[in-house]
Amino acid sequence: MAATTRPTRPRLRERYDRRQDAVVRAAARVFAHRGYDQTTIQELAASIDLAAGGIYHYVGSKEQLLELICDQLMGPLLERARVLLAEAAEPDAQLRALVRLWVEHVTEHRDHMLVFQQERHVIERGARWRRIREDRKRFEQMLEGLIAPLHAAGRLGVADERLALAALLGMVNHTAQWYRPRGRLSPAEIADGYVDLLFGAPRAPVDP
Amino acid sequence: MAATTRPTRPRLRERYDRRQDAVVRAAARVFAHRGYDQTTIQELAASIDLAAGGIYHYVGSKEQLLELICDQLMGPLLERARVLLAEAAEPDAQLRALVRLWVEHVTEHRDHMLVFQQERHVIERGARWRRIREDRKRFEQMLEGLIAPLHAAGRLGVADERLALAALLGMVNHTAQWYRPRGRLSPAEIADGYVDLLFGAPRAPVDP
DNA sequence: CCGTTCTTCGAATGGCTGTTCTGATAATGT
DNA sequence: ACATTATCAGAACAGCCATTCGAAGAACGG
Repeated sequence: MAATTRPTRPRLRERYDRRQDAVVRAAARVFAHRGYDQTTIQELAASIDLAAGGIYHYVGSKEQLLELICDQLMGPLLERARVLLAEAAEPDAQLRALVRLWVEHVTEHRDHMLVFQQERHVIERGARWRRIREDRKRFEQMLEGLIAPLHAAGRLGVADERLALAALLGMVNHTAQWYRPRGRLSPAEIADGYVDLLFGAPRAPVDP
Repeated sequence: MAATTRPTRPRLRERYDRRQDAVVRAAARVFAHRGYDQTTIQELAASIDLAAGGIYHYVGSKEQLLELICDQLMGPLLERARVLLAEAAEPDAQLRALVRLWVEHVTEHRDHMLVFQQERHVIERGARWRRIREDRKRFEQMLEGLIAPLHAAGRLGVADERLALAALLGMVNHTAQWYRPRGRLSPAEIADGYVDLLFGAPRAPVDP
């Protein structure tokens, strides 16, 4: 139960926070590649030029590390999404904007996403992870809120509203597993592609 | 390197095979819930009324258990898919049938799927898993082979062919994470929903 | 420059868990 | 019923790894 005491002096606290962020980010990278359980604290520490014990100055436990990774992932996403939804706009435009934001976030936090998905069985159970589950829930509700009116207006390419949501979640989350930074498609193009699918955008006519 | 010697006597071999299958299936169930690394062989053994050591009569190692889970998942899927593709039919009908088959398989092997996804980082690297990676590759190529002509005919709801494939993979694989046996939608309905999205099926007109 | 607060190392520890091994019991086929 | 093969429990082992701790060195504030 190491308290990982934070510095009080302003100069040092700043450094400490930056360092902690780096530790968490490094953890995300290593966990994504080697897996959470199979990564030893020693490996992790080595990857950031620390001795094993040094990690515990910034983090209370390995499990808390996982928690911080989830926070680094969900916190900014929810924040950005809230800002976007606060602006007034048509649901279809907002949905497109939100999916763009989302895909950009996923591609910028691939490691975090991969860890988040791999450790689903941990996050899904236990009181400790309630907050993170709620974050995810809130985000899904934002999507739901945009999809509902579109469904009511018959604008979706699929009959079932909830299936549309599930499909969207699947497409975007899966992006973390194939996206590569210098790939053919930009995150925005990918996002637009997903939204096009959702809208059942009628493609070019079939007959010559 | 326990050889997990199989019985030679026919009566016993049959029982052995059935038992091994049960062990693997039980492993899939427990791994899906508790996670591969966090599940001890003892827990697993207990869940099937065996002592820890007894497992090793049927399986050489914990890692091989993972391998067998992947085989139980991919083997039948590829087999069924091959049969389906052998029949002559239009690409759109075949794609629809293949996605149905696939979604049914995913929903019937939810645990296997969840383990497969959770342990992605293991399966992705190392010579030992090459065969399994190839199986997955082959399946994706089947999908690709059906999507290509549809894309050429302008039948897809999205401009990019590869994005369509990625989207489909994401949707279907994600199904394992929310599907519940007595849910509102049947696997076939879910599959049709996905295909509708892919085809950008024009929904009911917007205006009243 | 001093006292104080941070940071980091390196070693020790304590528990856990995959795997092996042995012997006993049960099933088989003849 | 007998010889042989299968099945399995239970204990023991061996290695690993998260975490703790104390001391040494570095950075700060005045």
